[in-house]
Amino acid sequence: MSTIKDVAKVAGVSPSTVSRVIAGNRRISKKTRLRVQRAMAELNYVPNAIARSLARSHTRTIGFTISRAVDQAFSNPFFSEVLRGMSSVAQMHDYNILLSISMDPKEEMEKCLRLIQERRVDGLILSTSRLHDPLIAALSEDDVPFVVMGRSVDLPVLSVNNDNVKAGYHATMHLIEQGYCNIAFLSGPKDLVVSMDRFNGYKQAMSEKDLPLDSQRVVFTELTEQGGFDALEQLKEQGVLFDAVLAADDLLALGAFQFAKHFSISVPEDLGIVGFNDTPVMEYMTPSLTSVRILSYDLGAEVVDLLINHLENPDKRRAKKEIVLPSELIIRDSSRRKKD
Amino acid sequence: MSTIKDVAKVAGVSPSTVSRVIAGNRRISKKTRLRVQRAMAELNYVPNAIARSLARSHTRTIGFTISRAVDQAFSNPFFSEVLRGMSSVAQMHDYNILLSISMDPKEEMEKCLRLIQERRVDGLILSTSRLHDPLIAALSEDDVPFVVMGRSVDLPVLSVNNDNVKAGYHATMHLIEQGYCNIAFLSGPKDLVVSMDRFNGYKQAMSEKDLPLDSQRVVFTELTEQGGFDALEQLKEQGVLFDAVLAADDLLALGAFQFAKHFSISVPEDLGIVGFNDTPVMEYMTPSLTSVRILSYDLGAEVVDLLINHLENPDKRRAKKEIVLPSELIIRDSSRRKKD
DNA sequence: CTGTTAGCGCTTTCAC
DNA sequence: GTGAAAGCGCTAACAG
Repeated sequence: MSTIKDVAKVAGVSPSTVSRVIAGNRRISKKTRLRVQRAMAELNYVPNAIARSLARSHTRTIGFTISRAVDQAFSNPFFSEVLRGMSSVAQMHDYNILLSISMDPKEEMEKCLRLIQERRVDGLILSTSRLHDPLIAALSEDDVPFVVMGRSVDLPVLSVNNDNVKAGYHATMHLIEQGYCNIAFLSGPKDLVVSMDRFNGYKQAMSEKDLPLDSQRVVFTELTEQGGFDALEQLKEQGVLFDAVLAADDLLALGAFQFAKHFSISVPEDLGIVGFNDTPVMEYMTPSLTSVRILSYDLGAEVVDLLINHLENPDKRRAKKEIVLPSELIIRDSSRRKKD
Repeated sequence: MSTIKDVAKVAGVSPSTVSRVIAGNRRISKKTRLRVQRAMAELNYVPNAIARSLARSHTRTIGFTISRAVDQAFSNPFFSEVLRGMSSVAQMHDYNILLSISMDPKEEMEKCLRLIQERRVDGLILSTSRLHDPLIAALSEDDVPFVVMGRSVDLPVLSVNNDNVKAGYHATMHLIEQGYCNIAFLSGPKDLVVSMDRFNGYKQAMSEKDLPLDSQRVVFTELTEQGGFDALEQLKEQGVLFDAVLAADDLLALGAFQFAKHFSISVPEDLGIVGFNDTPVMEYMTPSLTSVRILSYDLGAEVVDLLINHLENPDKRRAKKEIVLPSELIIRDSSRRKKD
């Protein structure tokens, strides 16, 4: 593996000159530039990114963190798409992505802080935001460059999010229009911003249509199929009536499907179901699942675009920015009671 | 951000002494060790990983590469699980994971070589292996530490794989035992090792049961639901008969489901379907999908374990090793013709 | 046990 | 336009 010195020697110039042509420095004679480039080619020279990072004190890599317990969602294709989007624009800007998966928020915090303190990454992307998120607080405090996928309610931060409340609103409206009126809301943990946003959309639609907002029909549970099933079963046992469920995640919707199957309730006639994320396979269930489609790829793309922009323009760093991406309700059989 | 010199100054020792206590060097007096540790704590010191990497010439990060066009599979939860497994053991050994997603094999090769040449990673993990894989050839040639998820047919390399041929064999046997005899084999690209291995398992079972191996019933197509559908539709148009489909991927099996639905063929009565990967939701389809369960998490865990082991034991580097993980056929309704 | 001295490979003033 | 020299923060002989 040849170094910059080797190249310099072969080209008959000093290392600094080589460094300059690598950096694309303007004021360097065409002649020497050519000689240096020839030498680099000849030696098959590739600059050592680590040495470079040390000298320039940045790494051109960004950390992506997700904590699993919360994001059961990780097991769904949503994240793969996000990663693709991230990777694609990272590559355009010649950045790398370091992955950090944690089992819980505490571990996540430690790992993130460590990545930053060890200077392994220039900035971070957070995949989940909580209501009073300690990680966000810590990163803000320390002036770490980061952007959150989702949004922060407490602090002004860079973020890119989907229009969750609007989506929740439309999904609920759709159910109401289909003639459902006892709509249950099934959601993941209450402390996730995304849960609350979708919930707020739901509430908005309900009250707009003068439907009662019975807190008994609202349940925050674990983000799994089982969690969804159990929650609905419990409602049933408590004698709470509902003719539709808006699930804040497809996994939960799956639980609703199981619930319906188990108790021989027919979907969509006696139970309408709408999910979130539009997980690919859901299209092929019988009945097919109505779900809110998220632009996962774009979410990933935007989030790194924003971060890199922030990293490379230290000047306008104070301009906090929130990008909101549209989503789309994909109406399928699980909620189509009226034949049009 | 404080450096090792700052710590040295505060502790009243030389930088090398500090370096030694960081490294956990044995021969250092308890007294100075304590003083240094106190100083580190006081200054909130965290060693700069980049400087460290430069000095020691390794980074403690490993690159994971996947090329998307081939691995449509990426959009399924399989990879999320693999990532979790990888992440988990990487963390145990204090390694980081750099993600590299490419659109095609050519790009993948370039990115991998670059990561290595730039010395950003100590080693690589490949997620897909082809029959005559140029990437594997290049990495072997250059003596790059790497392990493949899957296996290499040409070159002796470190790898961890599932027992694909055994799995293909059992899945086929199962279909035969259920009374199907015209079993079609539906697979992804022919140049993937995984496709051929599963195919070989299929062939083995067919010949063992003296069933004709009609090449018309074997089709290699794109690894998508649509690919599966189209392939079967074409068979039908060509008048090729089949009463079961062994799909080398759940996505393909999904295509088979669609095919059955579209032509009103009843599953499993008139068409048995078996998939590969046991994608979580498949359990909830109607009928539920029989599928080969892969130990994705373990696959990820083993693969980085092997790589790290290799990286840290340069002595026994020549001992090429192939780890094979068991898989399990999860029998569900899509292939259960006989009621037991 | 601990300090001194060279680097690791590249960038970046500061001269000329 | 180009080179010399210092330095990024840490490690690793080599002494003592």
